[in-house]
Amino acid sequence: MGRKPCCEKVGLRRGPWTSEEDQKLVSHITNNGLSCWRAIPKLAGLLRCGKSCRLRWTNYLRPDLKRGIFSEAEENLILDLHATLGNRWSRIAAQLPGRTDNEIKNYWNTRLKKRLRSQGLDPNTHLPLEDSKLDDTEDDTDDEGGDSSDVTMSDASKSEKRSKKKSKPKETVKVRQPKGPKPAPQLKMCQSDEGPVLLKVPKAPKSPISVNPGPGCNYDDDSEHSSSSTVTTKSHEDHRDSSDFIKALTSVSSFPEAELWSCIKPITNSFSSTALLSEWDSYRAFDSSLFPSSYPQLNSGLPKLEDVNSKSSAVASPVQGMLPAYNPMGMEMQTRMQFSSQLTHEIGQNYGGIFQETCYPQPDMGMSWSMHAELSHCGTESLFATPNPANAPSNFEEVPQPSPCTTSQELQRLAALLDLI
DNA sequence: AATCAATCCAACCGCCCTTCG
DNA sequence: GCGAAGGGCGGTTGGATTGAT
Repeated sequence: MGRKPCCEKVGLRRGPWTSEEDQKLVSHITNNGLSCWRAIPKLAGLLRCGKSCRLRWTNYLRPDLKRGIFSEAEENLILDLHATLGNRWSRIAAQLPGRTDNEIKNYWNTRLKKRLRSQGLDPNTHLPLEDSKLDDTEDDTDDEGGDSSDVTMSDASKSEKRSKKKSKPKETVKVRQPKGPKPAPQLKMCQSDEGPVLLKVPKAPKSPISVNPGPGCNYDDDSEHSSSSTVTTKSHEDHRDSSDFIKALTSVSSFPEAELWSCIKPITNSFSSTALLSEWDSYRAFDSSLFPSSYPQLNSGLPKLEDVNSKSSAVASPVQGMLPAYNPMGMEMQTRMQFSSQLTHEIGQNYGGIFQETCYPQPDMGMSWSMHAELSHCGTESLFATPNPANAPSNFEEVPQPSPCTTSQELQRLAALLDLI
């Protein structure tokens, strides 16, 4: 109310950011860290207001952003959280590592609201819609709450837009199949000789999220998967040791073996070699089935996905209310979590801000899937491009920890706690 | 091929809360 | 205690993209 704008707007750029602007901002923040947002544009040589810089950074340039299509598990988590938290997007986002409140909000408005309506549920209350409302599945009803929304939408363009929509007879409108979000360029911070640079992360051959990899899923009739994992291996009761784990990892990445050793060795020492090898086999089984093109040279020696699935299904989840976790070969769940967490944390810290722990409970898929998906999605080759510990961005200390909430009751409990604070 | 409508999502707006002098 | 500044947050906009006709 009568407050001065956050900055002098005269002469400042607005609208979409250019890649040069992105570079300047990223490079400044990488070198100097986050300080006063108002000062940043000047220091970074940008003709933007501080607020615009902050938004650009938090919603788009931050190295820990996940981007890409929301998984079904994420969708469900958003729905659960929204049921208890309402439109508190930032709180919801806090439970979804790598996602921003803006992203979730957009996703909610464009997809999830409709999904709820199509299920006959009120997006606000998550309760069944009354019959009268049920008939009206049009999007225009998103003014639910009724009369209030128009108060803020005073401008003519909006109502014009709306009347345009309404003027079209319902029957003639063909609903476009929702597609995945626009594949925004995935930018990650890397170090070059000249300093930090923004690199486009190569797209994964296929989004892992479009496939349900959970233990409950059935791959048997899925030719897409079976085609790539036709090679059977004997199981791994054999004489391999943890060095095989390292070799296997090295074989599909540009990660130098020596570097890998120094990074991972301390962790591997704490785990049995059988556990490590099982872990690695399970990665390969899933990854090769989803991204066969990434594994042309590895078709011999891959474990069978069916084997992995059959064994994983027997493992009970350690979290009440969750489905059995994907936990191939019976590695004890806590051990597995500990291993994954340590491994990704270690790599992230030593090798730049690309590899990150995004492991969190996923009711449909078990604990560790998302971490694996992240690995695949970034493209293994790009993960270890700059193995220079000295260049690791300082902000990579913020490795997200597994979220503590999974079930509806837990979510409600969390919401209640948040409200108390 | 051109046009129109639907959809997506980055960016913006403005209010609110917190911090600090 | 007060006011200003900074930052966070939820709601909204509008250009770009996509699909249908």
